[in-house]
Amino acid sequence: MEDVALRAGVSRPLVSIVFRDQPGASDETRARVRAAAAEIGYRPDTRAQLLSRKQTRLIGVSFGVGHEFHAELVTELYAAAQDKGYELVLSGVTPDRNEQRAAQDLLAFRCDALILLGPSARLADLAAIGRQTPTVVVARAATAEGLDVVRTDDVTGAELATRHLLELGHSRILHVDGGRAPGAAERRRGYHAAMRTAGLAQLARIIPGGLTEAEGSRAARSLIDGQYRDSATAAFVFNDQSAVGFLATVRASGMDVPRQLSVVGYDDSRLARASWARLTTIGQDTAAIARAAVERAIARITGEPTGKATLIRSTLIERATTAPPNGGLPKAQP
Amino acid sequence: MEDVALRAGVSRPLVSIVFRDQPGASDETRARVRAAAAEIGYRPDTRAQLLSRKQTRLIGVSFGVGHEFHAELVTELYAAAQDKGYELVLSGVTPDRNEQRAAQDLLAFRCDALILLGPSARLADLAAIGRQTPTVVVARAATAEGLDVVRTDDVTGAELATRHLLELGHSRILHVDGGRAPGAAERRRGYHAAMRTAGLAQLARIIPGGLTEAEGSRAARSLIDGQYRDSATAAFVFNDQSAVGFLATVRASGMDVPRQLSVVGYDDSRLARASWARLTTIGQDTAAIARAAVERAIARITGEPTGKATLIRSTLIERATTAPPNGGLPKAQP
DNA sequence: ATGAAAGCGCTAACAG
DNA sequence: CTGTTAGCGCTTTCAT
Repeated sequence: MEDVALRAGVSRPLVSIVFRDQPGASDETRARVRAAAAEIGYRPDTRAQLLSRKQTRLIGVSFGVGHEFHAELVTELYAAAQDKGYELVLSGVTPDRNEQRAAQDLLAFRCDALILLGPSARLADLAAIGRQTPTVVVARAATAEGLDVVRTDDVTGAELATRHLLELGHSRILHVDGGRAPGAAERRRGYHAAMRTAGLAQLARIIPGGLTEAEGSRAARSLIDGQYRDSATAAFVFNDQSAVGFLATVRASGMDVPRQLSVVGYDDSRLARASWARLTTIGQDTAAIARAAVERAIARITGEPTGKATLIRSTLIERATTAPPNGGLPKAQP
Repeated sequence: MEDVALRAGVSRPLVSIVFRDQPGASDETRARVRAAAAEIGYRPDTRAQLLSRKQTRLIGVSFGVGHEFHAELVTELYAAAQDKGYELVLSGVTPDRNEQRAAQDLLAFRCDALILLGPSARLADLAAIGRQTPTVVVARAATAEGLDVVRTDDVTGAELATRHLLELGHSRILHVDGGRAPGAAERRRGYHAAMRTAGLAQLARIIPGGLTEAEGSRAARSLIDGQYRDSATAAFVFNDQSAVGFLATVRASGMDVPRQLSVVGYDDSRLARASWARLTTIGQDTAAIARAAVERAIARITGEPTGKATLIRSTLIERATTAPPNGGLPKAQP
């Protein structure tokens, strides 16, 4: 840095100012400094910057390595953080490296705030982290002092899915549920709410499901063999994975999707997007989640009150597994 | 740190020694120091450690966010680095954050070495990075001074796949290739080599393919409609994605896999593992790749010569899409 | 805009 | 094992 200053004929602090894009230097000077730095290949030392700044302007992010949804969030978090002038430090969770470890590493970097993606640690452990530094928990409900939460609203997501089917003209709509999985209760609630609003409460039927393909497939079997076989014209399935199993079994039985049966999944996972599935599904707005998480984190850094929960609305993604009942036209038959 | 020293009744450097697990303190002292630290909630400040150490003991890793194979490598890299006493710093590549940026961030942290996963930057740019710090390129061929390379051996991988089919008793084995994709030429070579070794060079047939499901599907169509329909009993497909498209189309045409046609993919991706595919495939030994990458990186840090390339052998992963021809027993029919 | 000076929290090299 | 003395490369404050 000294060398750059010398070469550019300025003082050392000035170089610092230029590299931080702070006011206090003329454009002409900035250019000279940058040029001098480029000549000798100078790059600011992050370690020293972090140490000397009182705020690191770092947001630590812990995520599950290989977790697809987390990967999408990380992508959006990078963008959101950059917009706000923050850097991200990533800390991965793997079988050999638990969440506790991941979070400790982040704390040791003295990040200004932490964003924990879908942590599965005990609430008490999360709260302990929240006591040390501003932290926002994403994609998990976690009510505790010191913790902010950003997650999607499963109730309205399920309503959205159900309403989509209603609007297509369906009335005999099943829900293959997620059993005791996180979010399953909320989705059941949303489904019921939508049916009730449509005045179809008495047609609501829930088939026990789960989160796996096998469970979706089993639900399909029970539908095919059971009493609803000919009455149901649409199904809203707990998640994409289960929906794919459901779909495969329904189709194998000779039913045509979507002509005879419409299917909606949940998550907009890669499975849903795949060309062989093209599943209509409910997508979590990862960009909105990421933005909200970064905003909450920064709000906390700036001293705003804690304990807020942000619910992000989901969106319907219409693909090829939903259509009006019997291939008719939507709303063309009142 | 001062406070910890006071509380434990020792000097400040001693605290440093204890926390770095260095020789020079009695077990009794260590315990006292740790206890004192725990009491006041002291955690070493990574920023300061990095700045004051002459070697950061940091390995920077750039990876594609959302890239499944990279995620597996990262998992193994964490383990490998820990074994060697190094920490990892992750830097993700996203649509908004290119490789150059990712690498620069790592350099700014003054990592002792860089590991770049499947970089797609121009060779010149990679070489420029290699000139600044020890760097090893993973999963890409890149010959340049200053760059080490760790990647799998596509030739022997393809041989492995082909030989597996040969050993099952197949002789009319097709290869659906990857066109101009990276590694495609090597895999063709391996396929031909295995056929030649088996004395079946004149039965070798290559069908133009690609890397996508659509291309695999198209290749299947041309097989079904074409002259090989009844003669081929097995196919080795360029990658899993293409193989899944191939598989779907072959099955849709009424052929039974694996009874009438065996199929081998390549990559052992999630697709191959999925319960509905259970694809026999060639797996890259991610753990071995990660270990080799870390070892090369450390070797370079310690001043070993540069420019080495490490080829990792792939392994066959047998699942449900391969069987002896016509459902017969392997080798039972000489 | 400049230059001097203090300090971030630690490691490292040394004499006790 | 202890204590002292230097830095690491930057930011920050202050007076000029």
